[in-house]
Amino acid sequence: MPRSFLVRKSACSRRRPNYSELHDSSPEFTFQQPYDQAHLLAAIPPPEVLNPTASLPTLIWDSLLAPQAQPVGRASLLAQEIPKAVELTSLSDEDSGKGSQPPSPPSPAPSSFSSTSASSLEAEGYAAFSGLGPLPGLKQLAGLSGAKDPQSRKAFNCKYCNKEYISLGALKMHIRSHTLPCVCSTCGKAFSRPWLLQGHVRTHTGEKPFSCPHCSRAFADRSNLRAHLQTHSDVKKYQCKTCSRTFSRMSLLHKHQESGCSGGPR
DNA sequence: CTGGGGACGGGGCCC
DNA sequence: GGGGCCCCGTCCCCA
Repeated sequence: MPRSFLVRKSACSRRRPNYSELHDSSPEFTFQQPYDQAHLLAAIPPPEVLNPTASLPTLIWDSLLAPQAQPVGRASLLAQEIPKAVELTSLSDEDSGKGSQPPSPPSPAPSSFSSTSASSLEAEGYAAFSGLGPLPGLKQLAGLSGAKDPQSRKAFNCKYCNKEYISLGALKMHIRSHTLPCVCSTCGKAFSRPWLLQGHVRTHTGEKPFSCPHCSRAFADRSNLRAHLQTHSDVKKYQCKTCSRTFSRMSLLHKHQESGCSGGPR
């Protein structure tokens, strides 16, 4: 399940999740209320007209080769992440049983940590373990000691989900998906990266900077515009190998195949 | 059931 | 090395 921290949302919580009680620590990024429009607008590109030719691929992907979504691998991996993240962050806001809230950001790391990147990385997630002992224990959790050994050439392991990364930067980026330092000041929802928060804030402001060059529709999310552009194309991106029918989204193709392709075009 | 939109996440690339 | 951005992809909901 790629949406790492997504648990089925109720219809109500989908629009107005209550994260207000989650954050007792200062997040790295917040958007003030009312929305920091000046900053947002400065960061958001002007209405964009995408290159139609580039956005309307005529090539039909082989449904078997296309998007190596690795749904099984990623899903199973992330399925492992969820309980750990919840456990580590002592999520308490489980009202209504939706459980869709992201884990609470950790409290600020102890100031006594060294300033090396590895140590700060450890510090970043360290506070998730309340009352933990000294750092060495954490090193074991994060597998960082092995990474510093040129001979063993070990990967950097995430202490939350044990996922391996070959570079420290990649691991740090990944850990943000656990600590979720970017918090929406409106609804309290937390995100791993500032631009994800930016996109989320658009759901509050209603801003839709991505316009379809073929119709009047506009979107807050570029990916959604890309998916929309498929609807303007006669030949869709994803093709069923059995019946040659094409679909605008892989998920639709999957549904089609799972529901039992009849073998002939509809 | 199908198609489409909304929201969002992760990895990779570039500066 | 870090941040911004892009691309790809998924899940959920609704018409």
